[in-house]
Amino acid sequence: MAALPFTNAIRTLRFLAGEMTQGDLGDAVSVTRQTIAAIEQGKYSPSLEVAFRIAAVFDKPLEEVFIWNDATTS
Amino acid sequence: MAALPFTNAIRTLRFLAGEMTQGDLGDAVSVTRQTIAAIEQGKYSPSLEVAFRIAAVFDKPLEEVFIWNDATTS
DNA sequence: ACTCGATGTTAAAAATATATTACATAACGT
DNA sequence: ACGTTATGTAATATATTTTTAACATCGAGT
Repeated sequence: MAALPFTNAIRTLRFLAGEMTQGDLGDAVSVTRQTIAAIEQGKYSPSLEVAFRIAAVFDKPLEEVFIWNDATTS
Repeated sequence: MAALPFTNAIRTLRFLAGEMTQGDLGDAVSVTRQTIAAIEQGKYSPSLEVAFRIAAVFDKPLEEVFIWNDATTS
């Protein structure tokens, strides 16, 4: 289990992108809506490739979509 | 198979970090040296968490360690 | 010539991410 | 009240990542 050391802004970005649907994002990224839902809810760490593709859809740098927060990081 | 849509600068960063070893990097990141070797050679897409931890070791933004290059990205 | 450390590589197992299918609910428009 | 759409969620299957263990090579030192 262990909570992930990062959060994400997917929900917000979907909203800002005209209330884009989980399903639509999934299509754009080529994963299922369930995968988007799980990632959005922080249920697991996606592959770097999927993370990059999600960021690309929103035309944002990856680190604006996935926000690292670890104790050891200043 | 299918080549990954990103490259990485791990080898260079290890060199710049005083010729840090794959094994040492693995220890710092809590994965095995084989995993570092495979990621470094672009054999697969690591988990976003491992990617973040690697970047954190070098104190670099993730996107300076893993460089996205997809046709659809401007 | 020998050892040692770093790296390459591979096979098999374990762990984790993702797909598929299915059912549930809540919000919305008609 | 009804149908539709978005979302939550769960079980099982498949794919991918990561570990473990092992063996090979190469370069630097002694």
